[in-house]
Amino acid sequence: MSAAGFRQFSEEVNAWQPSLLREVFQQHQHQIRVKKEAVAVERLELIFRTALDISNRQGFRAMSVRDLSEATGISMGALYSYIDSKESLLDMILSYGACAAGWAMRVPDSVGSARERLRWILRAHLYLSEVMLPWFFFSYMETRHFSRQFRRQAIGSELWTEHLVADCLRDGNERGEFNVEDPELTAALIKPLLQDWYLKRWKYRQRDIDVERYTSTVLDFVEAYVVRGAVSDASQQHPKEKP
Amino acid sequence: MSAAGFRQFSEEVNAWQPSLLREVFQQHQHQIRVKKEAVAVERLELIFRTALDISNRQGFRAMSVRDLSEATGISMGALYSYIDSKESLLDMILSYGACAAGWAMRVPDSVGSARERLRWILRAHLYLSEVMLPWFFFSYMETRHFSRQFRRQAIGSELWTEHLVADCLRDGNERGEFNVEDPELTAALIKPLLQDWYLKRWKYRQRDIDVERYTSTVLDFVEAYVVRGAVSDASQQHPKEKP
DNA sequence: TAAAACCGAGCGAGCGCTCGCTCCCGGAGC
DNA sequence: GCTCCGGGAGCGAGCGCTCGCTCGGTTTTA
Repeated sequence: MSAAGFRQFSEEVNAWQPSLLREVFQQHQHQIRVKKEAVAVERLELIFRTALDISNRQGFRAMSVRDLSEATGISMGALYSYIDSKESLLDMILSYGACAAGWAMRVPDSVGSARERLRWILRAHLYLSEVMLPWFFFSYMETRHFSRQFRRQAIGSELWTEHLVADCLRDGNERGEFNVEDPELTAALIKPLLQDWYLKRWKYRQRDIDVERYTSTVLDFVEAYVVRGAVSDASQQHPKEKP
Repeated sequence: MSAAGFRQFSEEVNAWQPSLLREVFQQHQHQIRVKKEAVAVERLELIFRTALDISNRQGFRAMSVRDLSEATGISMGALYSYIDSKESLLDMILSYGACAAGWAMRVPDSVGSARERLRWILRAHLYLSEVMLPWFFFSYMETRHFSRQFRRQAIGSELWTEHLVADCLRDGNERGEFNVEDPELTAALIKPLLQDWYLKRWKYRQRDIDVERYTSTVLDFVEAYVVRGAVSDASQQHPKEKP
């Protein structure tokens, strides 16, 4: 997955959507009574999209299954042949997003300098959250209501991204590209900058700021701090100071 | 309100708590059937604290009034002589926090340089959110479920803090202390750094990072970006380069 | 024409809220 | 000093309603 321009990124993700849905269908086949994959995949997409839409306005618990039935145009009975409980709907929605995230965030090890890798990670995260905004918002806002196991999972993936960034910062320190006193804490501070993009979307839309503008501002903001006083803060010209 | 040390800040706020509760009681007297102020204030404090605790785990809508009754030890009937509906409880909780915030965030105009004023604002915000963590968390997470009027209010106060910061950045630009290309967008990026402190508290507690450590790291992070390439980036030694 | 998909009235549980009642306490009457 | 009593505070079973979910019957598909 490249992260060059947002348009290209977006198209690549959308091209993968159908196969993601098929994977979710197969993973949860034991709790779906509908047999035909083609029918199920189409309906699941509608159900997930609608459920995310309602949940993000009212909250998942406040969304009644009747609401979902009316909004999708699928009767109560039919709905319950795609899910076997409201909780399993949550489960499916979460694994749908997790599949997508896991697929899109595979960092290519071809990326050279720490600075470039940091850029790659932050850009991929922001672009992905732009494409799958409803899912990211949902996942952030509903985590605290999950059962223990789902909550563990969500916390795990939160920390996983942070470790990715922290490792990158430590690597940059060693190469002399960065000068970060506490990589863990710095990574923890970078995370909310990524998350604000999907949490306060109304604010940025209101100000006509698009994802590429936001991304480049965040990169400037972060880099101003991490390269401050580094051995070499022009790492792009001298990618390796140490062997 | 000074913002020197957290301990002192915390004590000042706590000393004000009782009079804040009395103000809330008087403001909402028409929907509280209990007459005696002393009784009401004591009970309201218990009710608010418990309601915030349950809501922050389950969500306000998912908190049943029976849950609240059991957790406080106040019977259903008695509870409904302190509130006249679940919605009015929300109303009271919100004005309780708004009173406290409005009181604590009055910026003293004695503060000199833009850099010092920026520090004051960020520090006051972080310290206040530390003292009133449950309220800030609640207010952030529940905003989207509010009725139109409450939501407007919440969005307004979100933007108010941002304007405070943006004004400060513009002022710093004029004085040559800062070099910020887009003060509005930068202020928008600073906000989530303040909010992460009360939104992801578990993360920082787990890593033994206290509010003063967090505050100073955020200040470093922000200042590295805003003073980058300023006319005078050592404004503390030379507070005024321009007349 | 059998299988697959769809339908929606109906179930018990739990919701926000009410109301008829009891408990408790301070001061008036003797 | 004791009795009595009015009203503020507290109580919890029960109301009308909506929730998640089911099931027997109907329509569509291949």
